[in-house]
Amino acid sequence: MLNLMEEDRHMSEKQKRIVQAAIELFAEKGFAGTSTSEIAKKAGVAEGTIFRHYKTKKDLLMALTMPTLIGGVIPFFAANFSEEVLEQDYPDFRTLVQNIIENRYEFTEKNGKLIKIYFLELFYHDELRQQFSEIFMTHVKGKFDRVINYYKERGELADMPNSTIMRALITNIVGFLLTRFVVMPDAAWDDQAEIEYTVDYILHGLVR
Amino acid sequence: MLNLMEEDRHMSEKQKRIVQAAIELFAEKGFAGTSTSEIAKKAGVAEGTIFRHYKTKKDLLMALTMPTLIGGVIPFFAANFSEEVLEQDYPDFRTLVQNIIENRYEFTEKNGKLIKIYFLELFYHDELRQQFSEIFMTHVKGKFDRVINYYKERGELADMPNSTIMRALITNIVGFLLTRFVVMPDAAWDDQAEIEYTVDYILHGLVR
Amino acid sequence: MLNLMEEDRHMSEKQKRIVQAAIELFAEKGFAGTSTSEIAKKAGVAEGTIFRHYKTKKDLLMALTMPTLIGGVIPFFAANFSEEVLEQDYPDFRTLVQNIIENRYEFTEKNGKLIKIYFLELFYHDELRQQFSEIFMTHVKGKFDRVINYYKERGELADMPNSTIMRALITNIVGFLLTRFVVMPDAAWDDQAEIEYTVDYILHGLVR
Amino acid sequence: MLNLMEEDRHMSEKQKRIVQAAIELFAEKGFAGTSTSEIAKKAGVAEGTIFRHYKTKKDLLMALTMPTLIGGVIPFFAANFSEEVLEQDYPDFRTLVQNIIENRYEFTEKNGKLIKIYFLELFYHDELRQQFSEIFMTHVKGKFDRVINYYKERGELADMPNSTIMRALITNIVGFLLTRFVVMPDAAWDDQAEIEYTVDYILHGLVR
DNA sequence: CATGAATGAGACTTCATTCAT
DNA sequence: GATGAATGAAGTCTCATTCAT
Repeated sequence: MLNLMEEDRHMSEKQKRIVQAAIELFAEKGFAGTSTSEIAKKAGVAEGTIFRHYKTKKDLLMALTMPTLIGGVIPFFAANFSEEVLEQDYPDFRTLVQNIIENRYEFTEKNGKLIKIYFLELFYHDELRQQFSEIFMTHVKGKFDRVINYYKERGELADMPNSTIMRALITNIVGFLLTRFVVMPDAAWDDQAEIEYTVDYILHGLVR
Repeated sequence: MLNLMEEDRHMSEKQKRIVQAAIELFAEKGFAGTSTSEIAKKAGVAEGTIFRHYKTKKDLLMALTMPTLIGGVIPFFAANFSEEVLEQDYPDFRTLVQNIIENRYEFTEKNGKLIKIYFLELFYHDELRQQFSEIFMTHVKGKFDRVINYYKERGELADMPNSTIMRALITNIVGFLLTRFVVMPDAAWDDQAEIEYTVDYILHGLVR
Repeated sequence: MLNLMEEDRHMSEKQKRIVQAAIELFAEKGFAGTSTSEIAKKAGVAEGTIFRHYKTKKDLLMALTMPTLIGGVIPFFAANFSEEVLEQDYPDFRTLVQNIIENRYEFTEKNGKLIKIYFLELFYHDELRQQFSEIFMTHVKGKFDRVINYYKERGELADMPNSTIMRALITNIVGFLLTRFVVMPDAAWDDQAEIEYTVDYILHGLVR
Repeated sequence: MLNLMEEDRHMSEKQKRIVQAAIELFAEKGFAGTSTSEIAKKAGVAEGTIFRHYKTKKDLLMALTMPTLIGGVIPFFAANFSEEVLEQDYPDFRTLVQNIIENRYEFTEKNGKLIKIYFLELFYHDELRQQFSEIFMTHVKGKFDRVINYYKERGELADMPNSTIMRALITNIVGFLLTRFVVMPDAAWDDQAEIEYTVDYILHGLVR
């Protein structure tokens, strides 16, 4: 689940270097702001080599970001949100939220640059957005709903629309991870405490 | 405060059209993904005309985004966070949060595209980030701290580090506005209710 | 004779500033390497103003260089090479050469930049070259020949073709002045001595 | 020594055509007056191809002119001005001068355009001038001085400052070659005779 | 007379992509 | 598979010149 690049094994040494260089440059300067020649230079390969592996520059972007989506968004929900798992592993909502955050924390730590790339390109490419939307709707939304309903029925959740709750959850988790790994990656973070606080105010808000 | 372009008056008709075209295109395709010839065509001017007003394409970006920062971030805090205003206008923390959201809601509604541009380019340009950081530190951070301390002393806020509270507030407000105006601007929103819910869970969390 | 700009009097203040700026910039960066906007800025006038006085950039060049040719090359020969003047004022060839050098020295000192411009543009513009050639052939060559023949008949000159003698004279005079005012204008020159030496070796060569 | 382009061998066919086209156009219209698209068209390559070989237009200029300096100025002096060579090969000053002229004559004949380009751009680019100055001072000046002193001690040379003698020599040689190959390349020259005359008046002046 | 905004052609340069080696 | 020279379209920007004010 954590390794986005299952094809790593099928990749030649050079191809791996291309992918790595592309990730670093796209994350730093954006897709449109990065030239294939830069990628080639950083990867230490000839310009032509890139196009031997990826027909176009955009193909390269897709080859990077698709697994980020597929491997980052779906698996977690797929694996964890069956009713049995909920009852067994997540006795209450807090445990669930905590688990999501910690799990996504690791994922983001490992794939920060890819996530940054994916997140930002989402704003520019309709196709990415549609793709994302589709995956979200078919693979995530339903499960999410079921989970929220599950805890609602148990009386744990406030009486808000599911969509609002979902947005709140996603906003706060993404917001935390983005701040942690993209906006201020170099600050001195006490991660364990910060996660604790974050879970806290997601559950109980800022007011006492 | 809401009008980012105070210089509008000093702008020629063509210059205004250039600015408008640039805002639309940068918002849609990103700075790096937009060409000056596209801007010129959309604005209905000769390409050279752009460079008569802005020495470089980047200058144009800066001319757009600077006021977004200056006019969008500072004024609110400057105007609203003096001690007298707090006591007089914000009897409790909820009123304050509600006011911030509503106020920034209007601002975002009016300047959505500019904010999108600014927000996204922040990830790519060190200079923008530094600029932002500086403004934030000198004009916002201190006031924010004072406000948080003010309500902490009154026993309204949870016992978390100021920085965490600040991050939570900003994350949720930005997250809400981004979702509302950038990510899903076309969805059917019941804005009044959604604001209410957002304030609610910022204050009291998702759990009951 | 020395004042190339007889029209100075008919020139408006701004026009004079344009001319002066053009001279300085053309001399420094060449005609093709100088833009009209640079000239306008240096002259402190609007770009359009230049074209009010000179239909094209090239017209401006011509307006500068023509008088340099007309006022620099012809007058000297015209005024000094009549037979009577020769007998009366130039008892021997040395006096003549010395006088030419000293006279052109002053002229070059006053009009160094214009001469540099003219000299260099000669290499690029056929028209200038033709013009020069024509003037030289009609106004100078004949007189020069007469002078050389005059001193040849008096047995003062070596038995070389007139063209060779002419070339030698021009080469050395131009070479001296170019070195003095264009190539090394900032060196510490003992001008009087250097002129003396130059005349010396033009007449008697380097060998003893 | 005569072949400025030792790298010719390392050059692709297209690169050679670029260089050749550039030389011809720069010589005809000057560096600033020549566009890269002209060069490309004349060379029969795509414009982009030029920039694959030379990062900037100026780089192209430098790539042409540097070897002209290095290969044109230094080698002659380096090879010919050791004391032994002087005694052995140049029994008197005339032989030396004659040899220099003839040698540089061949060089100029072969590289006339490059020399024209280099000579003229010297007037516009500080860097070229500095470069030239440095090379001249470190590689040429000293040797020249030694040679002049050598013949002075043998009583062959007039009692003038070395710098004056040097200037006289250079002026006359350059003046001759420039007239011959740049100013009037199409005139009917009796080269052998003209060289003879030139050596003559350099040594003995124009007067008898 | 003077201005300076506006122009569009064309400058230099970069780009993604192709293809012969 | 890998290379890198070559391409031409497209990019950013500058230019000489015009013209309404």
